[in-house]
Amino acid sequence: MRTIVHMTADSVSRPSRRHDPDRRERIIDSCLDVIAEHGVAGTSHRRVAAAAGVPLGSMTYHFTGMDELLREAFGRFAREIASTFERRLSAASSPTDARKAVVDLITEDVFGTERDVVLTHELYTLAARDERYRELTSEWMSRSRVELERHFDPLTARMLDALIEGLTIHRALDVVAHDPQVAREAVERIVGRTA
Amino acid sequence: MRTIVHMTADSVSRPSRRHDPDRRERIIDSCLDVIAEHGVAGTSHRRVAAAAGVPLGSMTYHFTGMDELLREAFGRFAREIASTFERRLSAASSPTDARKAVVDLITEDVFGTERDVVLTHELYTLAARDERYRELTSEWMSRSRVELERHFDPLTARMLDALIEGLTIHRALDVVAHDPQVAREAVERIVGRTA
Amino acid sequence: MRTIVHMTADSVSRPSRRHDPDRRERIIDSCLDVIAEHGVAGTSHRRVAAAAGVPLGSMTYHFTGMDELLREAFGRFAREIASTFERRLSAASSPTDARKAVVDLITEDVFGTERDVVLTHELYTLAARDERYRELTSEWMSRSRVELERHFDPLTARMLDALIEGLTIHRALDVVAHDPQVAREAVERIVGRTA
Amino acid sequence: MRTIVHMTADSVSRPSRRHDPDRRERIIDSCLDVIAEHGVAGTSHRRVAAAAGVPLGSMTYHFTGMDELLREAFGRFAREIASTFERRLSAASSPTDARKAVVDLITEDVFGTERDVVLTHELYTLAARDERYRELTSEWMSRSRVELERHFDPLTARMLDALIEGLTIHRALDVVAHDPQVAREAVERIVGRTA
DNA sequence: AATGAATGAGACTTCATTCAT
DNA sequence: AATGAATGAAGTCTCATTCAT
Repeated sequence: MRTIVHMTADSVSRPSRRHDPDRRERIIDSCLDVIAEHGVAGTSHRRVAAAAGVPLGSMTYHFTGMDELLREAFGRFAREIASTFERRLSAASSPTDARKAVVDLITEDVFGTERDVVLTHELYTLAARDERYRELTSEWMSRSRVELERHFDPLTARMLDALIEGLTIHRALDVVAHDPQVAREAVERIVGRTA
Repeated sequence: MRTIVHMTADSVSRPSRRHDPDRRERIIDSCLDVIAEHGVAGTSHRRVAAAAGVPLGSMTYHFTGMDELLREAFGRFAREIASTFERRLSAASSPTDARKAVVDLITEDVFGTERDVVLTHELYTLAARDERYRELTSEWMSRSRVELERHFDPLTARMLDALIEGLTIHRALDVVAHDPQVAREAVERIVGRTA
Repeated sequence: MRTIVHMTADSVSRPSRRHDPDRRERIIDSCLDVIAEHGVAGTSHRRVAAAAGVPLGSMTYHFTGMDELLREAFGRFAREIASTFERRLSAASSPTDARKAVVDLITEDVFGTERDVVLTHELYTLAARDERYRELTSEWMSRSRVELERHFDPLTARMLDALIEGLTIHRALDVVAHDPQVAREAVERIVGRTA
Repeated sequence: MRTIVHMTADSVSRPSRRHDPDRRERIIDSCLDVIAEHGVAGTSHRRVAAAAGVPLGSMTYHFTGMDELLREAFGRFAREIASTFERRLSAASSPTDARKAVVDLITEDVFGTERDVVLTHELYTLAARDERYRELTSEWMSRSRVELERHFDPLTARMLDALIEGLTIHRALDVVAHDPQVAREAVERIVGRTA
């Protein structure tokens, strides 16, 4: 039943995939792609396997079940987003830079792509129901706050963190455009005009 | 949750449902229950039918398909939550009352129950991907802002709205407890100490 | 994908099976056939569906799961065998007839066919592990004893019942032939030569 | 049940199994455990490997396939039970002792444990369908009879053997308790009151 | 000699939807 | 108007076995 493609003798004549060391990683990446496109609700072993180019049986060989796969995928996602956040903020070297970085995060790249928006909400939805996913969101938020605290006092950091969350979500879930001026002014008020 | 309608004596024994005008409404309510418990991913005609106590065939009779049902259910949900929000804010008669109302919304009852948290995120997730659901969230946010603008200027209203969103989400998705003092102080800063 | 066999206009042109009232019964019968051929271990929805000529989805529509199907199938089997037993014994009108009937049961038709031997052991195996199946075997044994007690005193009835069991099993599970004389003599000794 | 073999100091940390001469035996033992718990139907290479604490690949290395493993396992089981039988009977030194031994076998320890009951029926079920397993049961029965013939004439031995079989099975598969008096009286009648 | 990785087949089950009544 | 029966598609998962190392 296996399709053998005949080519010159010792070339890659079989589509066999024996020994494929990064397969597990590839599946996780593909899983995020599938979630972004079809939602957790529409994510199935079949679809992920097809996206990753691996046989269906590979899914449950590498992962206990759908749940383990989802958790690993969202774990990776959360860590990646948090890293972007850190990168952006750690580049700031003055209080003024830091403020600007926060505004930019809100108006530009917290959610670099629509993909990130979608994945974030998928994760939040899981976290709202399941404590195990809440560990991921919790750690993510914690990393954001730590980074903010390098530039602001803890109380202010918390407020900024919430503000970033609220403004980006509203930007994403509203059908009307949002004025970047709102973000700038809000940060000013939270941080204090002269801080 | 299952309501048995008792009728004239000799019909009691049959669970027949001739003339059941609220059936459609009951299905929608049950649909929200099912979503809250199993997520959109786990919501099926079968489960909703069972929860509503109606035959499976009733589902596709009253609704074109799953999607119509979901949209009606989330429409109802969004309107209900927005009404709670309005009720809480419209009770405020002074600027001081209004601030306090905002703080209370954050620390107490924006998400009265875990059910509301879950349903909200389920809706956000759909909205992040699908414009039709974005109409629901957009209208919801619009109503919130209109209400806030009865007490605050438009710019401040927008900021407060985002702040409410961000703080409630972080409260819900964090594993550590959140200090209500953060909300109070943040509102102070956004609104201005003497406003 | 549905194969449409074109015939004269209004004849049975579709292999459709809408409205098939005895389907459930047919599945149960086919299930016993499959068990007889492949064992409980080799009995799957697929195989039973194929044997009954119904689509796979029909299996879990008519039965909660494999277990319900197995239990119904073995229930029917046990009742049928018990009826054969009763028929044979109730035909006896004298003590001598009754003895002969018991001997005949052992040497001829307790297990009319190899199919019955196989099915009996499959059932015993389930019963040995699962109380729910033990209810079936228990009732079966009870019916046998009741019938024997129409001809013999209760103690003797019990002994004969066990004797029938032991001799038929050994006949079935031995590779050498069994002499009918053993059964005759054993019944004599249990019942008493002159009873 | 999992035996960890500790070796020289620096190998303790690795669960490696270089030179593990009893592995094959251990697998067979574990196989019986798995059958007792999950039935032949639920016995898989995976489960047996897990129970024996050996890698999955070990299964098909040591055994041609499931069937070879099953046959070896049941062979061992049948021989063990037959040995118990022999031990019990060979201890009898007088006709009276022998009778008592038979009664004891029925009422006490033919099936010392529920495990034995289950395994016996699993084997009988295979034997009913497959001649190769019938060789095992046949030899087992033969050994029993040989042992009985050391105390009783061949015809009586056969009857006793069947009686033991029937009474123990009925005891195991009935939901009501069985009176030991039945066994005693039955043995009396088969052997003869004064023999 | 021994095994971790891999996979295609097939297990059970749930599902949205269709259809005859 | 309403629904019980039915079904093909697809879901997750387990499995025996193969193969490269």
